Amino acid sequence: MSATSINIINDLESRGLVSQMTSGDELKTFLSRSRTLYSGFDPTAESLHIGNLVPLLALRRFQLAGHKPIALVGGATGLIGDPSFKASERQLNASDVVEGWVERLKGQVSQFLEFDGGANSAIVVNNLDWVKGVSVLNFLRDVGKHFSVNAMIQKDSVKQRLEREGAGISFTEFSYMILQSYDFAELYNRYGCTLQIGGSDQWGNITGGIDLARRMYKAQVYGLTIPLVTKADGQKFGKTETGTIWLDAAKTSPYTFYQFWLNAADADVYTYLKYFTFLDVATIHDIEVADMAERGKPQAQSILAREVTQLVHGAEGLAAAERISRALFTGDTNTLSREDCEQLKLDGLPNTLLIGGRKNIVEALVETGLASSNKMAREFIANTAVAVNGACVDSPDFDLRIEASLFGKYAIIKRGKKMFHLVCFGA
RNA sequence: GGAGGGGUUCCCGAGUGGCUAAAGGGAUCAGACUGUAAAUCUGACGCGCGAGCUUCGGUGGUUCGAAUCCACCCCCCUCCA
Repeated sequence: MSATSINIINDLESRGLVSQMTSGDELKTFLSRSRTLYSGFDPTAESLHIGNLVPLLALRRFQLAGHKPIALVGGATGLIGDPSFKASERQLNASDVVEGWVERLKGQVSQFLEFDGGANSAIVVNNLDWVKGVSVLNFLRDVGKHFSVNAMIQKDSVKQRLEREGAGISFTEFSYMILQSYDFAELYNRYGCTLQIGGSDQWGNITGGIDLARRMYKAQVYGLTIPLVTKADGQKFGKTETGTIWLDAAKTSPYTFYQFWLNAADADVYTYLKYFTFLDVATIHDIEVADMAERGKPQAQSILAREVTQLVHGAEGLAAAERISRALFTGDTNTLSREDCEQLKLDGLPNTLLIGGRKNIVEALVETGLASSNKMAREFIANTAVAVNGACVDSPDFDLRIEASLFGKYAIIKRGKKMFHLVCFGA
């Protein structure tokens, strides 16, 4: 094993990325040589979202520091459902659906890691591979025997489910901890994996795995958790009016993704730079100092948006996002060329094909999803919140007309200050 | 299996026969102010242009009238066995 270049723990700590870890100083020493670590991602949807990005990027940080990362996709655990800090029991997903999600997630996690075949080349695994063959009796005898229910019910992660009036937990979800623990022990056995990282809600599951590895293999393994991303105003991170911000470009366009970061609050943006980018801490500090000195608009948001969009959607995705943003927010939409309009569509600006040469604005707002009902559409118009091709719509009787479109084909509807939709007239 | 408690509009949560589309809070959206911020203020927040219509786990009753009463069913929780 080769020595690592930098001390990853110190780096993570300086970024505020360490929530808890087992035997801190010992772990730092342990990591002075190249080690194998893992983090798990359960298939609870067809794509990962930005909340998954922090541990994912942490794996990358470890790899850059010379360690070998394993990204585990939970084909087995995804069938069970992690109860950690969840207020209520979750609906089980169909197994064939989860199977499909596993494949999607494998691809997603891979894009953040290096598979160069070198000593610390990354590995992607699926825990279903070792869980599916285990018989219930063997599992209960060989694994379950190492767990004390008394200890399990002490974990904070399930406490509210056990104590809160009106809540409850099924045996299925209660067993989740054991499955995840078994993963850690198994990865130790297979790959010499000695560290598990995850969000701070995973602490209970991680320590469970550490105990199991010791009992089954007399192994000393470690755990480290990363803070969950929060917003300074206490709201839930990663949601917008349109919903979750996904990593999959088909579910959240690079433009929407870019806009999400651009809209980060001042109170959060420097933290996010540390969490979500690879800019070093000193650079981020300099940005903050410069922003403080300027009275106007800070630079941090646009740097953040550029960095993260580039990371997730690549240079092309970033270019597309910036093109749209520039066109919609800095220029007059009427200055757009025909090619620009076509490009907006290709770049992922939400768009709708309109058959026929005329459409009432209220209907159009509903059909494009800019308003949830006719009633809401009328309200937006009454509040002068709707504009078509830059001109405010002042009546619900207004029609989108092909004669008044851009280049005989396009109309850009704006609702509120930030929502845009491209309408394309078609035959 | 027994006893008890509960399921209300996105969430929490009032509401025990008409004055209830249903208090209050949160979230969300729009407008003003701004930096495509924050804070603040204003408005909206089931559907319908409207008269009005459809909602309070489900079904069926009682009643002039039900989220509220009755019956059965489904689901959740607690305790006992």
